[in-house]
Amino acid sequence: MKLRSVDIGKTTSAASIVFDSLRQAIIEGELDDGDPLRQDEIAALFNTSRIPVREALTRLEQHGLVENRRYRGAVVAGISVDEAAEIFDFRSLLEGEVIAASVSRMTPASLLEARRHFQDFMDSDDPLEWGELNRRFHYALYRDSGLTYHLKVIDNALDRVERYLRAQLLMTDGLDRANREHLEILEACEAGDASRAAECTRQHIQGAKRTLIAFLETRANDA
Amino acid sequence: MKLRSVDIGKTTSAASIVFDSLRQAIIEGELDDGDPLRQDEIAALFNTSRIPVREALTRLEQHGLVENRRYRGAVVAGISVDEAAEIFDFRSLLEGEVIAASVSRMTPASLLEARRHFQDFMDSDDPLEWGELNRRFHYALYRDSGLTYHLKVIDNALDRVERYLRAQLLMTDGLDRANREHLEILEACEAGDASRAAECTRQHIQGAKRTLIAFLETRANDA
DNA sequence: ATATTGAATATTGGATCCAATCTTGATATT
DNA sequence: AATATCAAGATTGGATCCAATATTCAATAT
Repeated sequence: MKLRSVDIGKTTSAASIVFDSLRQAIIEGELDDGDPLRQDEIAALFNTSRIPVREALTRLEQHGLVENRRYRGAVVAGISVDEAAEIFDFRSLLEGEVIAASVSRMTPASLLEARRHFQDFMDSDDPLEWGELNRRFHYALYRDSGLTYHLKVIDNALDRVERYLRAQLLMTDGLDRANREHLEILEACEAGDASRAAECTRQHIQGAKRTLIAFLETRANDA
Repeated sequence: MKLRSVDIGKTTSAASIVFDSLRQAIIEGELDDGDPLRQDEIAALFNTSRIPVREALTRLEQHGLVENRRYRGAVVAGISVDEAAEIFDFRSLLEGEVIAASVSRMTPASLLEARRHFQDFMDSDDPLEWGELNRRFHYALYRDSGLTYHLKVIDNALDRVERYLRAQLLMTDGLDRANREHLEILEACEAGDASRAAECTRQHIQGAKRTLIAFLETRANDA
């Protein structure tokens, strides 16, 4: 298992820090599908006992990032082609709705911030940053909707597929297309066109879905 | 705190049993908003230590049913009018989509089961049963969609508002309207009309939303 | 050689204990 | 009387220890 050790401070619970670190490691692909997550090993890395580690693992299980089998330990949860496809449809539906609700209330500050994140995403050449920069871009466009519950659920869904999204961006044309589509979405928002913003967002996600499915299927055939 | 004690078997983890019991108690309204959930007290009720209780509480927090404040204990999570309204919009969107996807694949067995649950819901006069019977009815109509991720998210959203749904059903006309609308949805599915089923489902949820908001607002004014 | 048994080891789930923090209530101060 | 202070009790977060279960691997039987 590859995982950096982290010192635990006192302002946050140890369980939360272990949770955040493991979540990031899984999302960034540092840990692969099926990798076992031994409580002892993780506890040693964080200089804690297994108790907070177990809490982190149950939280990760609820997020769908970890599978916990009684007396047999936890492993990093993979994803089937069907699940991945479903989650992209799910995101497409929700994110379309959220951005449509957002546009009419969108502040200049949010638009400016979105444009900044759009640039950052274009400028970055570190695949590990892409996920976070992508989130920030979309979140800047979503948050004025005020739909906090929707946003939390979308965030969870993203966690579940982010590893695979990165693989997809690394494929031919992946990055270029993402940038083009981000710009389209941004311009629709700047123009105050809610239904176009929603449609572009849905297309953006559906396009990613198609690429990802192709990727997962070739990977499955290789194995 | 009102809560029956339960014997913990060996086939499931104690944490899961505590989780299920607390979830049900909260959903059924046996525990009210803001009620403190003391680890010792709960552990004693289930004849366990606080360890599995804590795991149950963290899981419940992720479900939005409990609020956990560091060193200050857990309380049953309430819900604001805004949150409730948002969750009904959320459900309306998702459940409309799911039932539309379901109709074309719906088996006679599922339709029969739905009709049975429809009857059970009509026949029942125990408010505590309504939530479960309502779920079964809708679930029978949703499951042939095969959209397991959507269904899990919908279930979570229902958990968050079920307490308030019951209050809403108890209001004037609440039950009658639910029964009428259930029948409409069922007939649309039997007729194989996906878009009508979706539209009826959305209206069903939006209607409940309006009633619930009225209820929550009068309650807020009373306090 | 292959399959089967069972002891040794590894690993998790839970109980008990300790430390850190919060809450309460009595006392002191203005 | 109202507010501030601080000690005692209550409660949680985490560490250590024990019990229950799973896995591994050598010895045995077919």
